[in-house]
This record gives sequence, C-alpha cells and structure tokens, in this order.
Amino acid sequence: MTTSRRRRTTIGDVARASGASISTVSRVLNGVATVDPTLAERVRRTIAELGYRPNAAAQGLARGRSGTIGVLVPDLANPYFHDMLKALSVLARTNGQRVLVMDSVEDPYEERELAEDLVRHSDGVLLCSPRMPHSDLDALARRGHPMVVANRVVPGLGLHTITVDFYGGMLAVCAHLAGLGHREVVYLSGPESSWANTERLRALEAAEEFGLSFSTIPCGSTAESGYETAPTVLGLGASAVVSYNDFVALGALARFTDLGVRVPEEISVTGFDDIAMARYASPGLTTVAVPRDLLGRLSGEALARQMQGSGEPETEAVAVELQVRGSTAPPA
Amino acid sequence: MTTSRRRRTTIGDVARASGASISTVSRVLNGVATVDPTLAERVRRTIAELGYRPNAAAQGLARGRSGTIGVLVPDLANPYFHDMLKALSVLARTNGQRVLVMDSVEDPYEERELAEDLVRHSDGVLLCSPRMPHSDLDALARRGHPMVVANRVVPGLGLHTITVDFYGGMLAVCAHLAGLGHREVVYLSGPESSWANTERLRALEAAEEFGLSFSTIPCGSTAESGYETAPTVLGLGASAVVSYNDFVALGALARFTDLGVRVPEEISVTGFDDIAMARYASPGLTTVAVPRDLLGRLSGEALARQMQGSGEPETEAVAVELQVRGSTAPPA
DNA sequence: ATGAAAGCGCTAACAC
DNA sequence: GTGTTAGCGCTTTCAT
Repeated sequence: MTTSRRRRTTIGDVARASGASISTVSRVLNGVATVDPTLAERVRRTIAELGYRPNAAAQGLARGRSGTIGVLVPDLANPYFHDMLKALSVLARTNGQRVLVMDSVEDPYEERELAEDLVRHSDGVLLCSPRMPHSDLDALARRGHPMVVANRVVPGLGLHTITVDFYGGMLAVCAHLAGLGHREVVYLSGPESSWANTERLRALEAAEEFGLSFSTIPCGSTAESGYETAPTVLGLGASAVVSYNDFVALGALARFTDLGVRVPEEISVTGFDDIAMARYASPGLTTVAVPRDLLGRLSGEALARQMQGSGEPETEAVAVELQVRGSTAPPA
Repeated sequence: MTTSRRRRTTIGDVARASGASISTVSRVLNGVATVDPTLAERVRRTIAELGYRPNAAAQGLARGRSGTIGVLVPDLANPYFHDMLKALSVLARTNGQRVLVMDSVEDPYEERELAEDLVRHSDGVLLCSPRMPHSDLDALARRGHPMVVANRVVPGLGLHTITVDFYGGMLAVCAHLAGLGHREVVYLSGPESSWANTERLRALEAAEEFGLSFSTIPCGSTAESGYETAPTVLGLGASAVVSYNDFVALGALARFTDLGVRVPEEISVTGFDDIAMARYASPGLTTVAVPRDLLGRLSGEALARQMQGSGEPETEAVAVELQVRGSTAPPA
C-alpha cells in the first residue's frame, strides 16, 4: 500500500480520473442539476475513491465568500455566550455556514485586532458585548462588512443592534430588594468597558428614587473575583449585595458560606443572566433571566439579512425577567 | 464624502496608488526587508489611507496554508475545554495563527462532519475528547493532515496523542472513599462514546478489589442530567455517589440539597475535572484535578511540530491529582 | 531593490 | 449536457 503524501488531490485529478471535465466535476460538487446522471454518478464515485475534498481557500476566493460567519465574545467561559452561540450555530448550519468563534478574553485592545481578523475571514460578523471604544467600533463599521452588535447600544453607529433591557432588569432587582425592606446595598461592578455594566449602574442610580442607597465596588465578571471581593462587602453595613452577573454572585455566595455568613438571613445576594448554575446554587440565586437563545437567533437572522444585502440597520431590544430564588430575603 | 461600496480594495489598488509594483506591496505586507525604506513607507501610508486588508482566501490559496488551527470539542459549555483552549490560543497567537473552534454538542455523527470541515479550513487540527467511532477517526487520520488527539487513546491510530490518567484519578477517588469506610457506591455514568467514561468504569471495576462495590446509572455530562438523575440514586442504599464529571456532581449536589438530603452526612459526592465551580459549591466538591492548561499547551506544541513536519506521533500522558473537599465524609 | 508573470484550486461565464 | 477559459487576490520565482 502506497501512502502517497504531499500534494492534495485537486478537482483536476478528479476530472482526469473520472473522464469528465473540471467544470462537470464542479457542477456535481455544487449540485447543479444539468449533469447526466450516469456521468454524475461516475464523478461522485471517483471523488469518494480519491477522498477528494475541495480546497476551502480556492472556493472562497472564486466564490467571493467564505461560508463562515464570525463571532467575537469577551469570554468564552461564560455560558451567556454559549447559549447565544448555540442558537446562532443552528441557524448558520441551516444556511450551510460554519461559525468561527474568537475570544477576546475581556481585552479591548485585542478585541479590535480579532474583529479585524474576523472580518477578513468571514462573510459576516457578530460582535457580542464588544468592549472596544466607540472609535474602534466606528472604524470597523465603516468597512461596510455585514456586522451586527449584540448586548451594547452605540448611538450613531450604522450597525444593526440587538440589545437587552439590562436597565429594566436591574431596576426590577432593586424594586425587589426595596420591597423586601433593604435600604443599603453594595454593587459588585463588572468590567469597566462593559455597556451592560454601565446600564446596571444607571438603574442603580435611578433606584435611589425608591429609597435604595448603594455603594459600588469594582469587581469583575468571574466567580474568582466575586469570591475575592466578597469580604470587602461585609464591612460596609449593607444588607444586600447586587452582582454584575451570576458568576460574581456565585463566587460571593461561596465566600460568604466559607466565612459563615448566612445567605439570605444575614445578607441577600443577587446575580444577573440566570445561567444554569444559578439554579443549582444553594441557596438558589435570585437573578435576572436573559433570553440568550432569542438573542442568538435574532442576531443570526439580522446577520443573514445584512449578508444578503436586505434589511436596514435597526435596534431590536429583548426583554428580561426577574427570577426570584432563595438568595434574597428581608434584611435581618 | 463618497462612501464607495462594493469591490474591496486589493493589492493592485495599493500598488497603483503608491506607485509601486504589486510585488513590492506584497513584500512590505510580509515584512521582507529588501525594500527601500522610503518606498516601503509610502506603501504603508497608502495601505493605511485606503484601509486595505489582504484577502484571507487569496493569501491562503497562494501560500498553501490558512494560518488557522482548528479545534473540535464535544461541548463548548464545559470549562474543561476552555482552559485547554486558552492555553492553546496563547501558543497559536505566538505563531501568528488563529484558532477556529467547533462544537460537536456531543454528537458523534456531527463530529465527523465537523472534523472533516475543520481539516479543509486549517493547517492542523486538535480533536478534544473525540466521541466518533474508531473507523471514522482512522479515516480522518489517513488524510495525512496534521492532527492531534487529546483525552482519548486509540490503539493503532497513527496520531499524536495527549492523554490523561483518568483511570488513576478514578482509582484515587475510590481509594479515598474506601478509606473513609464506604462500601456501596453508585456511579453516574457519562456519555457512552466517551473514552474518559470507559476509563473511569475500568477503574471502578478495579476498585472492587479493595472492597468497593458499585452500580452504574446512565446519566450524562451536564448539571441538568445530574440534577435529574440524583433522586434515582437514593433508593439504591449507596453511601456515596461518584460522578462522571463536576457538572454532574454539582447538579446532583443541588438536587440532594433540594430534597433535604445532607451532603456529606447522609451521602458523599465526588466529581471529576476540578472546574472552578467545584471549589465554590457548598460543600466544596471532592474531585480530581486535571491540568487542563498543560493539556492545551502540550497539544499545541505537538500540533506545531506536526505542522512543521517534524515530530513523530507519540502518546504523552499527564497526571491528575485527587482534590479532597467537603463533599465526602465517612458513611453515616 | 524592483517588476513581470506564473501559478495556487476553484467557480462561472461563455461557447459548443 | 459538457468543455474551455478567464478570472478571484495574493505569493513567489525569475529576470533585470
């Protein structure tokens, strides 16, 4: 058995071996119906025998598109983005596209680079919760490449946007807390460049109107940071801690438990997003459910429209829902 | 301001506008030193002015490589793979490569398709915990494309392999449990086609030697499945439940808590992998720490070697370590 | 140091 | 219904 290496077999090899022309092979490959069934069958068999696979780069160059849609996320470790990705992937698969994912690991600089790269490699790009500065986003938008932004509103940007009512969600959390009788709360703040975080802060401020006063501690977006930051909260005399997201809340919850601080008896804790783990924590985490599958689907559909040239850039907003569980109760 | 659409600017446009030849622009682009500094500067300026970006497909076709390494994982939602990915990405970035990730969502059939696709689009492929049948893996290997397998050992396959001592890890769990005095344990089994699961089962059987008897319940790999399956365990009179991975354990833990079954007083629970959440659970989860960053790094290095043609296929194994936390204790 | 030109493997007119 | 051929945008000899 000769295990011939090097040069991959090309469409020309298939043509020669099957006695058909290159174009006929191409037709068979692309399912063009105008090929004689017998010939088509012969070609197909040859393809199988030779184990031929069309070269992706060549196809991409000739067709003028890659068949790929690119997604940029700030943190692949966050289930929030998986659920979006999953929904998006289903749509993509349906359209014969594959999804190229890149993770900027919460680095705004890296993000711009990656996005630029993503544009070069795909027919359309979805920017999930982009952290990059407005100016970078603007430059990217100007490339005229099909592009959709999710989880962030950027005024004046000519890009289709899928946004989430983070403000309303956080307001609901505050109302819930205020209703329980809480007055002093501390907010474990998320990434600085996160629009979602800004919106939450805005809601927190608005919530002062119904008697809530809050202080902010810079934290982050991971369970680790929640765990690390939790002790700091204790000295502040707050009866509740509101977290940027579920990860942070779960981390804080764990630390409180370690420290013997009982939740929710001694302190209430809230999250945001309603990831699966929020339900499995003990106590269950009060949080805000974000319809991530819907987000993914809407993003995919918008992107599809942009790619086929139809559809004007708009801003779609999805609603959220407060999810009350065991981690919140009236203050002691 | 004329916002001209359509045709993206090409290397030809840059050449014309800068008064240099196409080859010179190409040289500047690729950092070939033999270009007059003045000319090079002029070209660079033109590139910036025109906002030119080389076409990825064309570069790929001309160079014969894509600059991409592909990674296939069975479940993007599992932190196990993130940590591998993160380590791999660092290496890739260093070599000027980007990482293309695909998620087979635990579907062995889909997996083969995706892998095939990945091969077409990348210079090298990493198969993480592949679930596909031996024959498919074999067919894939025969393509002669640089490829590395992680988390699974397939005898006779000519592929470089990075494996984990799952067997030893599970044996350590059993020894720990036996040492505490447990005799009857139930195993929440993972995906059928998972080699890691097979290895764990093998260890469980071996553990009968030191007095442990176990029964198996098909479960899965997610917190959801652990949560759903947990009640079934209760009727079996076991004093400990050993889980396929941390997700399952965490789900089971949550369900026990919901049911008022105290862990570890009434039943001990163990996980596998030592994901971040294992530490933040309450009680903390006894589990087996797998060095995922090392796995990612070794995989990347092996892949790099394969891609540059050096390095024979070998099998490297990485060790694991039992991590004892609060979820295990002597039986009641 | 620079330019001309031959591919890279495929698609899509365009002829027959 | 099938084959011929001109690109797609870039890299890379090969001259000069």
